[in-house]
Amino acid sequence: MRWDIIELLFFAYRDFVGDADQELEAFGFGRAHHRVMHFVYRYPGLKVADLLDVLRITKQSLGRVLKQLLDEGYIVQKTGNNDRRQRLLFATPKGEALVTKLATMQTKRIERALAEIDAASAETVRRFLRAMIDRDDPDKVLETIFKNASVKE
Amino acid sequence: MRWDIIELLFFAYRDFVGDADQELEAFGFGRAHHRVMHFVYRYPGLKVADLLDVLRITKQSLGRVLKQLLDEGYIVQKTGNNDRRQRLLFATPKGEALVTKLATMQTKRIERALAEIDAASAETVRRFLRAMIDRDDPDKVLETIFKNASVKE
DNA sequence: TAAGAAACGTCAATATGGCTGACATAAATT
DNA sequence: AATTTATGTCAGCCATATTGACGTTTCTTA
Repeated sequence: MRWDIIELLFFAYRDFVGDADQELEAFGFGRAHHRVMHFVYRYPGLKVADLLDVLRITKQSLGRVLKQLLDEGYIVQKTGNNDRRQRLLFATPKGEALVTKLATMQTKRIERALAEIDAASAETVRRFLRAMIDRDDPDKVLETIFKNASVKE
Repeated sequence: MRWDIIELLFFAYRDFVGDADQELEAFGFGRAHHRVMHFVYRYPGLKVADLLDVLRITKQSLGRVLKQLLDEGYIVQKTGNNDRRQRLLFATPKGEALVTKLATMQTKRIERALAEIDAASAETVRRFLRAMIDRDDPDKVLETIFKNASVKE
């Protein structure tokens, strides 16, 4: 049993997501809003259906959070060019500011951790994390991540 | 920005905890039950207060979940020897079986991922994950983990 | 062109797992 | 004897998730 890694993952992820919590509270948002904002900012023009695949939640759950972010001007929708049924999602400058603020905190933690291992080891960590992810039935975001990764390697 | 690691952590953790979900459902339990069972099994004689520190939830939230696990015979309480106010927690054979079943699935994923990097790199991953964890104000479980880690290194 | 499927939105009801505040008890400490 | 600590519990609230049903618009297909 890899009790060591099981528990290290638990604590590492707990503190990693904990970084954002305080800041989110100031905006009146929760972790659900963060996840949505993050992927919309990072993958502009994401469809609602893509977001559902990534977050693995139901349309109804996403609906509430997404509506808030739209109403408060963190995200905008644009009708798809090819398919006018689609609502493509984009972060506004306001939304972008929130995402980068949160990512800056998380990046600091990551850089601090990477500083404790040598430069070559950073790629080892990336390879390990990639190998932890299910590759069968990848969503659109994961496809992009795996594609880019193989280019760099 | 370390967008790469931020997202890899998200997906890796999503799939990592996802392993247990199906199995838990068969027992009528959720992730909260898993977390409690895991730490009680791994650190026998854990106090309720220690568990609250580790899980970072309130007494009331823990109470509900713990009561179920006690009622259904997955955990037993024993009065502390030195301090009779304490209720020390222990996993029963039934609880032990559940924890090891779930840990076996997660260990398979971890071993599969570690197989993609060389043996020396496993220690790199462990060092990275440890460095991602807050070290100020560590709880009893984290103290144990960090202490054991420094012995091995 | 008519029928069906797909993408999205929304209503209602429900469950889980968090939270705060208040209060109670037993046991240890001062 | 008074206070503090460890734990339990009641009541109520909130965020985020669920299922099932239904509606609209738009694209695809027979």
